[in-house]
Amino acid sequence: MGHTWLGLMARTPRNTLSADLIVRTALELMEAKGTDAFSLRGVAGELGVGPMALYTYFRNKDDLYDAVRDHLMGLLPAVPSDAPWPDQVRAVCRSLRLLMLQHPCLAQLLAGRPLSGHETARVAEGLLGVLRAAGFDAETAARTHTTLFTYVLGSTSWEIQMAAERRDPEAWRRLRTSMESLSARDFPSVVELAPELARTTGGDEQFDYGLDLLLAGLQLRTPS
Amino acid sequence: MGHTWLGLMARTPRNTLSADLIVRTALELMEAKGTDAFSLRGVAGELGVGPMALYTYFRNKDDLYDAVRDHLMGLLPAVPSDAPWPDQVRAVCRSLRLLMLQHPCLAQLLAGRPLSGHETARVAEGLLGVLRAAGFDAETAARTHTTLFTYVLGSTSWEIQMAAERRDPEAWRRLRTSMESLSARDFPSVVELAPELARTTGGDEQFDYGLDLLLAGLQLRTPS
DNA sequence: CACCGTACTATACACTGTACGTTAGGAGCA
DNA sequence: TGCTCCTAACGTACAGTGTATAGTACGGTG
Repeated sequence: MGHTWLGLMARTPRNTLSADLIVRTALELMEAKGTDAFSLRGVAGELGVGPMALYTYFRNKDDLYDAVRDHLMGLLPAVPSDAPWPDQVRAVCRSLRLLMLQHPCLAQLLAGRPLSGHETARVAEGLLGVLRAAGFDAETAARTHTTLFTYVLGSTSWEIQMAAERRDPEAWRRLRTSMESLSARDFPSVVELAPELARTTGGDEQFDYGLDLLLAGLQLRTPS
Repeated sequence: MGHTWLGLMARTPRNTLSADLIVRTALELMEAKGTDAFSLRGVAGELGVGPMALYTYFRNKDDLYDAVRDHLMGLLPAVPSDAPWPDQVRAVCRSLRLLMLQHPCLAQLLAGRPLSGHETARVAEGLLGVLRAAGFDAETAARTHTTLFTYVLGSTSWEIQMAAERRDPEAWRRLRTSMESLSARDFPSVVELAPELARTTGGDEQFDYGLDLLLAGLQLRTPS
């Protein structure tokens, strides 16, 4: 039987199954077939195992989601240490965005669940450390962290969502026609700016534009 | 049979069923039981009708989601016309946030689908009009609109999600213990700022903090 | 009245997550 | 070695889901 080790029960796998293997297989399936098409039965089948075998390692589907999310967060690089703090903040935000773009399922994994897990905490630690080192007080650092995080999350999720929509020709066609059916009298600005709106939905420039707005506002509050 | 009227086919309802009634019933169910527990069979049952009856008015579940979203967007007030443009922008963002808080399902309805529908266009028109009137060029207005929208969406969605988590005692307890199990040596800032982080997750002050950062950055780019 | 389009029904299918009870095989001890 | 416990994994089953397909009955129009 498994011995307790540092207070944690190390289960004795009898077969090739393990929590880490399940997480990696789940991640593969999410990236191959999309987060929506992901199912416990799918990953169990991929592992050649009954659906209920997964419940030995995860208490339910959400628990597996959390594990996959934390696994992905572990791929984030460390904060560059030799740079002015605005550049450090920019680097953290950009690398989170990049990770979300490389693993689109991360957007949905981050959206619906609270943050937990060691890797996730490590990321928060990096950003909070930069802000504290820059001299911001506790409350401002926490507020800024939340603001930056929700901006990156919202902005990049939106970008991923729109990119997916653009790939579906049927949905994209319906979106175009519904856009073009708007009367130029009732919606002058929307109709006039339609090309710009389409062009500014996503992309590095759009992301940096918003990030620069936030950082510019933040630098006005730079402590001493 | 129904006659075509202004190019739109007006179907002849035989019973009390109608697209608007379905949307209102769906909205009621979403707010009562949560967006996740919502189902087509649920709203059909509420209306005393078979599940397939809804497919006469909506092509699928997502189509119904879009209709509910646009219905909610129609509740947004018009932009105040007699105010400096930063106050107008603030008002638009705040009223969208308020609507999302009053109707938590709106967060999920906005997150997963592209924007379409007349009421949604009306909201975009309001914000874009303010930005154009303030003198911003087309590209900057579009970029700013996208930035503000994604900030409001991400920030308020996060707030709603965390508030829901806090109401579930089981999930909340697990979150607390996972937070407290973090070593103060590995995560000094997270542990030190834990109370601030908990306090700054949501609330008007947190929202306004980020919004003010954005607006401060934007005012640095005010045209002439 | 006859007819036809259509609002709605009934049935069915392929799925989902997961609760419950069972089986089989490794580990520890007599 | 043989006994016992623990537990990883299995099998079955259930209550749901969205929706494809075929059928039914009713209202407006000829």
